[in-house]
Amino acid sequence: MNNEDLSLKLFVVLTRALSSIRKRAEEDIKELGLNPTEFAVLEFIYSKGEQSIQKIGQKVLIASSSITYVVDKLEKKQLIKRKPCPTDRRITFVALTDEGQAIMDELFPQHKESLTKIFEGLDREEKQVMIEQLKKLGYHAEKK
Amino acid sequence: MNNEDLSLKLFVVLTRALSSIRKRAEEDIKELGLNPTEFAVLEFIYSKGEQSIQKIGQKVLIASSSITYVVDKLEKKQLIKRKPCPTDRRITFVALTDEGQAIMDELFPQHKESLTKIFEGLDREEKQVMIEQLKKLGYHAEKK
DNA sequence: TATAATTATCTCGAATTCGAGATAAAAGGA
DNA sequence: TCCTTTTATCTCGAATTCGAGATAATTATA
Repeated sequence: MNNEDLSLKLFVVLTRALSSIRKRAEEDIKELGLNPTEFAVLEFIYSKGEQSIQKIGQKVLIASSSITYVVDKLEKKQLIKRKPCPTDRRITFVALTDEGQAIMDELFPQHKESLTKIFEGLDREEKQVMIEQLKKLGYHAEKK
Repeated sequence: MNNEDLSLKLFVVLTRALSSIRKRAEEDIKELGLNPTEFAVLEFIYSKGEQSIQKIGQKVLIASSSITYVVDKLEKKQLIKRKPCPTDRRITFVALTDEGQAIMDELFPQHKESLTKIFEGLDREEKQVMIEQLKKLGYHAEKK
């Protein structure tokens, strides 16, 4: 196979593998009535503490208008609450409620365990190599 | 880093890398007024010849109702045409029009070249190893 | 200080995807 | 053959995401 076809193939395989992995990884999340984006937002706040809406958007890689939507939904579900920033009135922080905290205490370890099972086909070293290569790729694709 | 955190990290890196790669790979496609799904459908027919709507759905990994939508759009753009199957009236084939063929003759080599550039950070062997590992992962995630 | 530029969030409408269910045709079984 | 099941496509409404632009607050500049 020539180099171009190899790259095309890698792209296809990458796309398909991630699609399968996602499907599997999101099962627990869906059961709790959350979608992947909602979970990603909760996960970010869970690990980093309360965050501005803007930082959430950067981390979760969605447009600002979409975060507003997701945060609205999580707020309706009472898993998070908005908190105005006292020093800059443009900024809104988002924090977990007690219920949000409780759900993540339950869900996050499950999520890690699911991923561990999904990736058990690779040993530690293979994972580390793949992480490095993917980082390199991502960086390369990012900077142009 | 323990094994669970390593798996979590691999998942995050995989997600981010593919996101960056996609963004880059889809630039040419967007310029022509196509979205990634539309391109994927065209690419499939381009390489495999006319196909039933059902097979397109399997290949492109979207729900049947979504294919109907995409095929409608491509038909409106006159890039494909529907052709009823003569022997089974439930089935509809989809074929490229002359214009669709012309667009893909232009776009497909560009697409391969873009991907080649994106992946140039890895050498042939690294690509081959990654393909194998991703296949293994995808297969593992798929079968449960 | 007044004005301009930037930043953070939100509103709105459009595009895309899905799932449930409808419809029509084909295949299988009594 | 008649009835049931399966298959292929489509319709419809809901969910999610985006981009453009609005609003309000802050910061930078003349």
